[in-house]
Amino acid sequence: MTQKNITQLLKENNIKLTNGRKKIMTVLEEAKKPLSPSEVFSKIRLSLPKANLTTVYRNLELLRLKGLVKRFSFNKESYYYELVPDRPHHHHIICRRCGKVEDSKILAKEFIERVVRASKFKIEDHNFDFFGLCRPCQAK
Amino acid sequence: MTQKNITQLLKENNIKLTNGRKKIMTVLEEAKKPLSPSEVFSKIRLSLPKANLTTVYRNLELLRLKGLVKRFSFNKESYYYELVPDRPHHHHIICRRCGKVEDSKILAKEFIERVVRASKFKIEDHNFDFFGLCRPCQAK
DNA sequence: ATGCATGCAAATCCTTTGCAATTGC
DNA sequence: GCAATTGCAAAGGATTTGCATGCAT
Repeated sequence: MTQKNITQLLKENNIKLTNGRKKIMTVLEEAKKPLSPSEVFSKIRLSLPKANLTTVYRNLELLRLKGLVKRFSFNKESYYYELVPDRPHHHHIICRRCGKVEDSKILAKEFIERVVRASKFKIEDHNFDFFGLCRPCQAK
Repeated sequence: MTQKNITQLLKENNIKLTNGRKKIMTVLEEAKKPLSPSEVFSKIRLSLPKANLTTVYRNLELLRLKGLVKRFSFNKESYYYELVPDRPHHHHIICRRCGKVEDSKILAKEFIERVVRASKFKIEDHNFDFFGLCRPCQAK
């Protein structure tokens, strides 16, 4: 996604354009994996030395409510946020040792349909997380 | 599970028998759904007025390391703990409004196998969570 | 110009830690 | 009796809130 697209995306969603917000979007877009608020903060700081962690928290939640990012809860140390646009639905595989995240695009259509049919709940969303060891950590 | 079984389970795992521990196991067994440390604490307090939250935290982690309970991370407000013995593998459906948890025993064997085959990770575990609205909350 | 966004400090919430007192085996 | 467990208070870490200042439109 280009800078222009990010700007446009924010405008379309009636989000006032600030440097911080554009930078948060850029950082999430470049990461291509879910980031915690403090990870976003660290990355932003590199080019925006006066960036503020509180603002990052506030904007990640704003973007989430606007539907531009999705929030995950792999552990309770932190939430993790991932950009929605341009990213087809996928699942995460998390290394239990180093925290690295891999995407899996494999579809669970049939499984999900069975769960939806069998439940009294009106199911709206799901998170499928896999945990294990990434290649480098297998070797250690 | 009976009290006798709980006692035996703790003994088998070389866990020293204390009132608090037996009570935690009983509470988890009766809940039949994942509970947060503070939920466990509240329930224990009813019959053990001098129960202590720190002890609950410590014992839930102990029981987890011994494999008697499993820990989930639905949100980052808290971890949630569920008794393992007598409970076949299942997934959770969580009401996004009231937090109620339903179990789904539907198997995702084929889906999981495909993910495992396609990933470079050595996958050891997974959490599949579904989110939506339970019947009562659909009506509200 | 006006209201929304930000930065900073303080407050809050959950969880962990240190240590002395207590308890199970 | 001795080591493990507990309770309490304090520390820690992530997140939120209040409020004055700054900025986008």
